[in-house]
Amino acid sequence: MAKITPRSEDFNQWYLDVLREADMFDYAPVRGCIVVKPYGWTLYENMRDLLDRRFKDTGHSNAAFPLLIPMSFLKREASHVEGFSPELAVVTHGGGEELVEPLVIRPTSETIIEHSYAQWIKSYRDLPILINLWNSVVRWEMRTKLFLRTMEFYWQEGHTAHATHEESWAEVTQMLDVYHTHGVEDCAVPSVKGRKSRNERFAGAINTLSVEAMMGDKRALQAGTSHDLGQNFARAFDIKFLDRDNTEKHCWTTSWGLSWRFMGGMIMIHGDDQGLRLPPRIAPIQAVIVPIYKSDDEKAKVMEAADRIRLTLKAAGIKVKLDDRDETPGFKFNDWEMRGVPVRVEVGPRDVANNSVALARRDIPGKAGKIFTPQEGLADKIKGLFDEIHASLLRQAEAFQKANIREANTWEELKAGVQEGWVLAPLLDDPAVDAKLKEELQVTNRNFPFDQAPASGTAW
RNA sequence: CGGGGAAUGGCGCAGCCUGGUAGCGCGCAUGGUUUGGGACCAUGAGGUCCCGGGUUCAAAUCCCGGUUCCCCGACCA
Repeated sequence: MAKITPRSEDFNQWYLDVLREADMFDYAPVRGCIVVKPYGWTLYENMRDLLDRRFKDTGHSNAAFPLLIPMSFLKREASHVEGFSPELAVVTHGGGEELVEPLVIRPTSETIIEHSYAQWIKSYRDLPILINLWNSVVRWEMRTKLFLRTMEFYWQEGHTAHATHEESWAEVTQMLDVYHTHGVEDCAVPSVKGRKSRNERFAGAINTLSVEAMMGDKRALQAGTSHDLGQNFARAFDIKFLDRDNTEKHCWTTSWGLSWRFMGGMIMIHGDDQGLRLPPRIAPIQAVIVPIYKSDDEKAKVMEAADRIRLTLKAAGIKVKLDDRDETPGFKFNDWEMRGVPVRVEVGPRDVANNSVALARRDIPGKAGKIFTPQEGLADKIKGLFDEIHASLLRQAEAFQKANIREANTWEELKAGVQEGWVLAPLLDDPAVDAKLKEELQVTNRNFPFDQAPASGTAW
């Protein structure tokens, strides 16, 4: 009867099974592209909305830019086009005729948005510009994986322009903090903030920061990147402003992004052998009510109480669902656990008689997670549980991450450590070191954590 | 893009080697009995066997080409 492969047996298969059983997606007829079904999209929307609020809180506004970008735009920034050209989808025909200039489907929007910035910005009074885009982009990936690497993926990309490097750098670090906080407070996902090696920098950036999260198979997942573009794009697109001192200067720009990959990572971090375990603040359904009855008479009474409870919880702002399907309670318990609903509310004849309910926490399996409680004050009780479940998921993820990070000070220690999980090591920021890591150990330098002392020797 | 595996009803699979009426479990529909941890009985519906070509009296099965998925590598958010 097991529909989900145990994580320990085959983590990749487990991930596929969970997404399928939770009814999150469907395959599309085009390679590397997926259909996201309502349960999956609602989860994405919830994560998006919370992140969007954080963008608004830090002064950003949303806007929309074209899907199609003139090929020549990509070419203006040399390393940018070099980095992206292998994965571009190019439109060569339109209206039945070959285009004079091919259009690329955006792999990211730096070029087209900075083209506009050049026209909008004349004076230091026009700065800063703080814009975010929620859209999808296409990158011609050779090897795809559900949500973690799809050819078309949904994400947000922030693009800002500033008068000074101090300001733009402050933006870059601020947005990295936003990603980190979003992970911790909204998604119960801890991550390590740091700087990418020069080898791993975004094409065209002078510096790239990232937050890295550890998934259940101990692999790393980039949970947000923030790029300091310096004046590279400003020069390429001629974004100049007249400063207070009446001299013309190039802007300092930034970009930062987070894709639905993070949703896949969140699933891999929290899920267990029963299926999804969703943090309450992002769960499409936060609480599900399962009615329990035998006779029609019981059913009438139970359903009346269950619906009353549903309305109470809904009025309190809880995303609640009453499962009135004609299935056995046991079936429903397993079904909703598979789909990761944080709290289950059981209402049976005994509860009707006692004005009580039984609550079950998704993060604590079996009877240990059951709580018998009065119907009075239920909404507050459940909201309190949400906070506890969030904290518990975060604690578990933090403990897992901590338990799987080794420290290494020699190549031998590093070599042994990477077999176990992550390794904190004093690496030099040298492309030769990155290459050596890949060739000899088949690992990558995820980032240089901010709280790590810089490497001094040349042992690497 | 290189190497390996796979595609048969909504899901998971058998059948293919050795060509001959397309099967199983779950799910779905209807009726009945059930219901505090994945219920049971009965009846029934549902399939271009991934697509296109070829061989053959006859192709899910053999041959050629293509598409998609999964795994391993190179690349990437």
